[in-house]
Amino acid sequence: MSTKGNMTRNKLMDIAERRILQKGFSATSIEDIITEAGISKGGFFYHFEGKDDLAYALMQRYREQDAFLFSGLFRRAEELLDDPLQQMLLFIKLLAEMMDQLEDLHPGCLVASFTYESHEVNDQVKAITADSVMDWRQLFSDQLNKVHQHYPPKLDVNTTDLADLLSTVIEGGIVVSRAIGDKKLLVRQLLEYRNYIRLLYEA
Amino acid sequence: MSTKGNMTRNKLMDIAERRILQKGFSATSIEDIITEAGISKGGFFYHFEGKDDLAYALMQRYREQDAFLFSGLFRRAEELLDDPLQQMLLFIKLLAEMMDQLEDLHPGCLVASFTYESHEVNDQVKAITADSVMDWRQLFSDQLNKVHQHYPPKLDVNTTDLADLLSTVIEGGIVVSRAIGDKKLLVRQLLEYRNYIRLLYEA
DNA sequence: TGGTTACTGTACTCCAGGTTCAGTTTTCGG
DNA sequence: CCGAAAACTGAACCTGGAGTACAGTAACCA
Repeated sequence: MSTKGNMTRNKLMDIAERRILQKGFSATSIEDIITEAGISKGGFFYHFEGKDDLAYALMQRYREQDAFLFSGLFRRAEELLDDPLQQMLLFIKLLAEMMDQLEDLHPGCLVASFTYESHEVNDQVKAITADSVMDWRQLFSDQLNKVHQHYPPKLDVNTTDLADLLSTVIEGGIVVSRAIGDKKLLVRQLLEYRNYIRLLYEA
Repeated sequence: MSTKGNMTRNKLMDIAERRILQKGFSATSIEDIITEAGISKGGFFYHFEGKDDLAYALMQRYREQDAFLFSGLFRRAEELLDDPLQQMLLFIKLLAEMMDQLEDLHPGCLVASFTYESHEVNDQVKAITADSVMDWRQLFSDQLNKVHQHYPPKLDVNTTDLADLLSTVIEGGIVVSRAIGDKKLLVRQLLEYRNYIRLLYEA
C-alpha cells in the first residue's frame, strides 16, 4: 500500500486535486503537476495513462474519502445520542465544526469542478461524479428517514429532497463562500440547514 | 446600440457565455467561439482585447441581467401582494416557475464558473463576480428585512445569512442538478428554501 | 543477487490556442 | 455618392501542452 510507487502516485493525485480545485481541470496541465511533484513526464505516464485516467482516479478516491468522512460523523453521532433527530442535528453540527476548522477558504469540491467542465471529461468520470452525489443522497436520506418515522414533519416534505438540500447547501456554500472570500459563510449556511431540520421536526 | 458591430459583439458574447457554462472558461477557446459565430480571429480581437476582456464583459452583462431579472420578479410580487412575507414567498415561487420552464438543464451560472476557475481570470473579473453575489445579498436581504420587521422569527436568524442561503441554494442546486442530470431538482430545492422561510416567519 | 518496480532524460510529433497586424470591405453621415 | 470611420479578413507567429517512444538507471525487496 505505501510502497514508493503508491506514495508518488498519491503525491501526484494530491497536487492534481489541489490544482484542479483552484484552476479547473483543463487549466491544470500535466507539466504543472510534475513540476511541483519534482518528477519527470515519463514518471507521470508510468502512473497514469493520461489526463482522463487521472481524473477518474481522483474522482474515485474523492468518493471513497467522502463516504468515509460522512459515515464516520454519523457513527460518532450514533455513539453519542439515541434519538435519530438529535443524531442528524449533531451530524450537521460536527460537519459545520469541521468546516470551521479550515484556516483557509474551503478548497472546493471535485464534483462541482467536473460538473462545470463536464464537456472536458469522459463519460466514466461523469458517471462516477453522479454516483458520488447519489452516495450522499443515500447516506443523508437514510438518517432522515429514521427521523421521519419518529416525528411528524410540520410541512409536507420528502426525505430525498431534504437529503439533496444538504448536498446543495454544501456545494452552493462553497461557491458563494469562495466568490466573496468569506471563510465562515459555508459554516453559517450549514447551520441554516440545521435550523430548517429543527423547525420541520422538533416539537 | 444595435449597430452591426454591437450585434456581432453580442453574438460573440452569447456564444462565449453558453460555451463557458458548458465547458469552463479555459476550455473555451476563441477558436471555438469564432467558428460558431462565423467570424475571423481578427474580428474577435476587434471587439475584445483578449480573453480577459471578454470575461469581464460577460460578467458585467450577466450582473446587469440578473439584477434586472430579480428586481423584476420582486416588483411583480409587490404589485400582487401587500404583505412582505407573502411577497417573498411569491418571489421564490415565481423564480421556481421560471426554472421549471427551462426545457433543458439549467445552463449554469457564470459566478460559479469563474469562481471555480478563479486562478484563470484577472482581479477585475474576480471583483465583479464578488460584486454580483453582493448584489443578490442586498436585494434578497432588503426584502427579508421587511419581513423581519413584521414577523418574529421562530429561531434566531439574521437576514444576511438567510439572503445568502437563497444564493447558496441556487448555486448548489445548479451543481447538484447538473451532476445527476435531474432537471427539476433545482426547482424542488428552491421550494425547500421557501418552506424554511414559511416555517421561520409564518404564524 | 537478481528481477521487478519506479522511475529519469531526451527527443520528438502534433496540434491548439492567444495574439498581432497589414490590408480589405462595409457602413453610414454629410 | 464620397470618404472616413467601423467592421472586419487572412495569414503568420509563437508558445505550450498532450502524448509517444524508449534506452538507461536507480531503488527496493524476495
